[in-house]
Amino acid sequence: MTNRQVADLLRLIGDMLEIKGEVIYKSLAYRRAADNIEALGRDINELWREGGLRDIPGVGAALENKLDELLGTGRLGYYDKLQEEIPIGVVSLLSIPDVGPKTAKLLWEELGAVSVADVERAAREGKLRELPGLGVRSEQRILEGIASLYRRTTRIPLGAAWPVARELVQALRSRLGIQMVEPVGSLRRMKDTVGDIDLLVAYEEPEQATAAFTALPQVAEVVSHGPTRATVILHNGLQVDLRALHPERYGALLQYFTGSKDHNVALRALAQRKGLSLSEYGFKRGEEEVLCPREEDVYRILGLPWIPPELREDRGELRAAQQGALPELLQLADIRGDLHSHTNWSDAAATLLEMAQAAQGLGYEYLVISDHTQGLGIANGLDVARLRQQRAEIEGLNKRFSGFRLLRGAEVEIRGDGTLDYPDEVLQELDVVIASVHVGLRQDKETITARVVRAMRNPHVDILGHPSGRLLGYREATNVDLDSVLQVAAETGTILEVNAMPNRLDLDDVHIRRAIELGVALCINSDAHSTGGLEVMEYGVATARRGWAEARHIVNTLPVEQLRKLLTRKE
DNA sequence: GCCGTTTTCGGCCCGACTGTTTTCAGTCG
Repeated sequence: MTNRQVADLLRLIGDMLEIKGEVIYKSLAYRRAADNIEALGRDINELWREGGLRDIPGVGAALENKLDELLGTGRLGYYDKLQEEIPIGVVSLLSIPDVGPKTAKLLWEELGAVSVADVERAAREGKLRELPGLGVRSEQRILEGIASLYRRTTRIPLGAAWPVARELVQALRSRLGIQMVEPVGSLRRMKDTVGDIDLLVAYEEPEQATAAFTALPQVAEVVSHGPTRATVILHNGLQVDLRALHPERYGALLQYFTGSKDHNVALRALAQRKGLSLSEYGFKRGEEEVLCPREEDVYRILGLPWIPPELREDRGELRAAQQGALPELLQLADIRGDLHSHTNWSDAAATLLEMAQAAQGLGYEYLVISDHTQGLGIANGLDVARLRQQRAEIEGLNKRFSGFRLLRGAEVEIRGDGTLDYPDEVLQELDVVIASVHVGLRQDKETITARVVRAMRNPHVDILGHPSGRLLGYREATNVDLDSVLQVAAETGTILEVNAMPNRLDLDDVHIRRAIELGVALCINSDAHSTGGLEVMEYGVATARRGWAEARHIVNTLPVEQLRKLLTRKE
């Protein structure tokens, strides 16, 4: 079993115990252990063989025994017994926003609901409003929650799909001994969510490529399998389509399957004006075929420079390409530091030193430590006394580094009324102040916009964190009026964050582009809650590229001294 | 269920918000 699978099972048990009504700390203990196992950075099986399970924080005698059984036999009697008490379907009800353990139990015991569909049916029949503690509004809210749930299950976050695709690409490259294997479709365009995974292979014998694909160990089920294409379902439930063609047509096929559909339509129209027709097999001029082994060939024949996949949304990229005005897109290597990270001083796993070392390992010149503030009690937010203790430790660490420094920051709560969670004189002590909304997410548009704007007008606030508050596939953005926020950002010089966490990617591509138009400065941050969490930066960079961002638009491409200078400009 | 220079038992997860409440329960971060 992988660390992830073990962690998922422990979380599932945590959920079951909560529904059962066990003391909450038991569930929390399971979840804490799950988090630590996932953040382990090494194979739990190896640790188990070494007898080191107890070294994992949050694993005591009881969990050690259970993990021992689980890793040794692949089964867990305790879990099997729990399943007899709490059907797994009841746990699935927790995926509905606003349905927690109590409501899930109620729905199960009173209505026999063991699936989201059961709940939906009962809600439509008006049965939920009759249950104790629920009313018409709860019934309505649960229905809306289910609707948003259905919207989500159809798409996969980029951050979940990309590692899977990368693994498949590498497996195929090594099995076939070739390089020309690539993810295509919305995945290659780095859209924030993708519908499925599409792969492309150029191979002399396409049928051998599809055969190698369907034989991969990740494949659970072969849905269809022909000489040039195959569709499979992986063990993790994702669907993957593969197309294979002879290398002489690879460029045309790559271009075609990367899309977007709208981009391709525009491209074909351009081809027609030049007396050509363009398809997935290449160009035709009358009966004469023009093959495109490389993707650049497709664009070159149309008189265009190659257009990066992230721009291919028919949002003006063809015109820009014709005018020689394509942006020189930001690259991951341009990023010199990360302006948003958490440590075990608040709700994260790693120490200051571990985070600093991980950041240095990524080649960064600086890392901002921005733990939560006191108002976010659940995250163990820092009060002023602890903030100052942390400051002392950071200053001590900085004496040991060369060519790298930790900057002192905080992710400060924007309270319900737009005031901040630290007084100004404390904010003033910090190198970087990120202001974020975590509570009161349902405020109406006027209230929440005024609240955020008030925070941005504080001269000590450098960055507005995850501006829309969306959680991909789970929670819509808040009602905040992003247009107004962007205007105020331009006016006040507040930097807007592109939060790179795969379930956030917030700002999104569209608002990034708008921000750039308005002259709003941006930064891209991992919001890391573990050392490994720093590595999500690539998704933020990809999202910024989709928003036409160049390095000059992103403040954390600056060397540290220029950055520090920039950060004082509001004060 | 974990953990311990305050404790081997008793803390640990607090506060805002919402809806259903007329004093509170459930959810969320």
